[in-house]
Amino acid sequence: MQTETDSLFKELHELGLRLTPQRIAIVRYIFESQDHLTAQQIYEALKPQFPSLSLATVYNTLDLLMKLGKVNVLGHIGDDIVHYDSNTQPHVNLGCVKCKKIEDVPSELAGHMSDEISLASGYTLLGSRILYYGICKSCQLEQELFTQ
Amino acid sequence: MQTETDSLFKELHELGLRLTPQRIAIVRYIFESQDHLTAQQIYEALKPQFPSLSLATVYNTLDLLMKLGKVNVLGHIGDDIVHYDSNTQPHVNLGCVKCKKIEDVPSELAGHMSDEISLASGYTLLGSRILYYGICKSCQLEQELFTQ
DNA sequence: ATTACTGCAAAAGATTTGCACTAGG
DNA sequence: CCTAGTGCAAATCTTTTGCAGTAAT
Repeated sequence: MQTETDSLFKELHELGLRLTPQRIAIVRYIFESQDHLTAQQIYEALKPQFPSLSLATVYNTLDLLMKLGKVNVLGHIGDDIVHYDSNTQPHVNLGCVKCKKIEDVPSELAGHMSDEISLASGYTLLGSRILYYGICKSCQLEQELFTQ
Repeated sequence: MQTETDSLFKELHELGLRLTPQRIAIVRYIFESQDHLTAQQIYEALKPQFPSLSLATVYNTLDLLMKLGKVNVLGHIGDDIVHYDSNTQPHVNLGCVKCKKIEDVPSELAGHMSDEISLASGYTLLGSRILYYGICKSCQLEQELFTQ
C-alpha cells in the first residue's frame, strides 16, 4: 500500500531534494501524529533517536513542507509558538484557551467555503487556517466547580 | 452619535480601567484603520504624536483589547509578526503570500459556521480566526509576465 | 492619595543565519 | 565528486518583564 508519506518521499525525490534520515523521521513523525505540533515538540520527540538532530533542521524541514503545501501553519493560540498541521484538507481547528489543546472538527461548510472564497476574490488559494477558540467542555465544567 | 470606540471607552471605564491618552490613541487608531495591523505599525504611526510612547504599552493595550474580545489575533502570514484585527465579526481574512496584504472577504458561510461548530463541539466560543492564503490577482499577473 | 499605567532597558523565547562539515545522489 | 543538507552557535527579531516614576481617578 502506498502511504501518504511514501508518495511524499517520492515527490521530494523527483524534485531533486535529498531524502536524509532526519527528513524521513520528521515527515513520518508529523504525519503519524494527528496533533498540531510545534517545532520544539518534534525536536524533542526525535532527539532520543537522533541525538545530533538540530532545531534548525526541524525548522528547515517544516518550511520545506509548508512551501510544498504538505503542512499548514496554524499559528498561535494563546501561547506564542507556531503550530503546524499535517491535515491540509479544509477543516476547522478548535482550540481551548484554557488547556491549550487543539482539535480538528469536521465541518461541512469548511469544504464549501474555499470555493466561495476563490470565486469571489480571484485568488489562487494555497491553503487555509481556520481556527476557532473558546473553552472546551471539560474546562467549562472545571470553571463551574470553582464558582460554586 | 455613539461610536464603537466611545462605547468601548465607556466599557473600559466601567471596568475600573484608566483612560490614558495612550490607550485612547491606540484604540482610535486600530478601530479607524480597517487594516490588519501589527504592534510595530501602531507604534510607528503614533510615535510622532506621542514621542514617549513605548512599544510595551502598545502590546499591553493590544493584550487588554484581546482579553476583552475587542480585537482578534490573526497571527502571521509568511512574515513572523502577529497581526491584529479590529473586526471581531465572523469573517474571512484573505492574505497574499507574495505581497503580504491581508483583506477581508465577506462570506455568507462564515456566519453559519460558528453555529455549526459550537453545536457540534460543546465549546463556548470566544472568537475565530479564518485565514485563507494564496496569490492575489495582481501578483498572479506579475507572475505570468515573468514566465513569458 | 492610591495604585494602575507608562516608559525604559533588559530578558526571554522563537526562529533564522552563516559557515564549516558531512553525506546523499 | 558535487552540492544539498546538517549541526552548531551566534544573531535577529518579536514579545514580555521588572521596576521606578507618573498620572488618572
